[in-house]
Amino acid sequence: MSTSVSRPRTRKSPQQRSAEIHDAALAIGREQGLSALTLRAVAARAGVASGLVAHYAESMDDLVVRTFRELVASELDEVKTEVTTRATPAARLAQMITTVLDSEHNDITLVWVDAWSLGRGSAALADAIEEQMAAWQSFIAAIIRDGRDAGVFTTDDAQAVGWQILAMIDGIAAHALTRATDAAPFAARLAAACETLVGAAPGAIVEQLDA
Amino acid sequence: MSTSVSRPRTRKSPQQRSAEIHDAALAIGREQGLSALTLRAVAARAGVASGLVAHYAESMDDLVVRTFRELVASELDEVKTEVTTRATPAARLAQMITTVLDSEHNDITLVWVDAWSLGRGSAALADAIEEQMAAWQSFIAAIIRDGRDAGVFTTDDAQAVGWQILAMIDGIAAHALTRATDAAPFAARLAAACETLVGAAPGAIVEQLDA
DNA sequence: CGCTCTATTGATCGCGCGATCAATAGATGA
DNA sequence: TCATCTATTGATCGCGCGATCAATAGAGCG
Repeated sequence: MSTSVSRPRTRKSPQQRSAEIHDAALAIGREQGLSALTLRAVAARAGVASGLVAHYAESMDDLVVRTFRELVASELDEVKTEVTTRATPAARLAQMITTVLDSEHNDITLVWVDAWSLGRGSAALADAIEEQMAAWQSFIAAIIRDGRDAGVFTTDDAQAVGWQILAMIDGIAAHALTRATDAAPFAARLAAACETLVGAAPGAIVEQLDA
Repeated sequence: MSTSVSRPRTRKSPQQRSAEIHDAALAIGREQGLSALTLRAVAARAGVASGLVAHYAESMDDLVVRTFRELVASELDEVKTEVTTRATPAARLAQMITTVLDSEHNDITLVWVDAWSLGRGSAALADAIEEQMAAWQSFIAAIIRDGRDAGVFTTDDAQAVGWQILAMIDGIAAHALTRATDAAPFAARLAAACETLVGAAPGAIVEQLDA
């Protein structure tokens, strides 16, 4: 039979091959969610035999966890970069809201939604989820504390308000993903709700939204 | 070999057997989420051969969708019953918040989270999700319209605010499930945020929380 | 009592999954 | 040029999934 010639082998350094497989996993995770991260799918994406993926990954569970961590942590980094361009705590919250509710963030929301579901079957993934959620929470809480120190926010529980705002953001993002709608129209109302939660003057955050 | 005697057959009316299988699916869905709803798991729970489940269900996809619809719709019914005991729109919103953030609602949140993830691979499930989300949204929006008609709420977009409040609730519930924490402490702040969104006087909803 | 009808069983198929491993090919250095 | 080393392949295993179906057992009727 003339079917399926053997794939020509390309020998690369372990570091480079490992990086390629890593990148393939990132691409699949971002485009199709964590539930699409299978041994064979990653192998196909990297243009490599399935055994090679297994060789470079400790286990698929481990690869999923690493991919989740990297996707989510790098998104938080991007948001931080975006946010620190703004001068005041109110403007930083406004910037965070618009950035995170942008339609380009649907893909990362898909990662989160899959993680919430898969995390119930993987202790390692559950740990990574808690860790990354905590990173987001402390980022938000730090902005709130800045605002309180500057006298523009009055809440006395930045920690709890941070968790609450994060939960609201995640809910809105999950809805936008599920209903295939744009989350941006929710930004103004979310900003108003945040003003209430952090104890800012009405309009303090809303007015910073499109600046 | 003396292993595994054949299961004694119990012959029941198609309606009764169908109901038993249906109930087994509901129980598994509620306890372990939609992702645990497999042909064999439902059969084991119902104490029945796997083939019988396949015989009474059009397909597993269909059984998952039906189970999702029933679990979620009956929860909405319960919440409605609970909420209509309260006289004013503000009290009804407060009641909805406390009911839905109760720790007993973690199981239904698990159903939702699995649905969001699985819905991306099943058009039928995606339809059911949209439909049930819309049912929740119109329930909330109706309360908001009542409040506006009564002159206690001032928002001019009950539809959008309904979606927004629902999204916030779902986010908080998903966080509580994922982080294995109690959602109840979020109730007061969520109520305050809702006052802002619907345009109620400060405290109007918060003060109704534990009444 | 015996016959018919049908609810029920469990073996079976094909598939995709993660994981394993003997065989192999290509780069590298002597 | 040739031997060595190791990165890479793809077949293979065991598992659980949804689905299918011939065989069967039990209830109910004449």
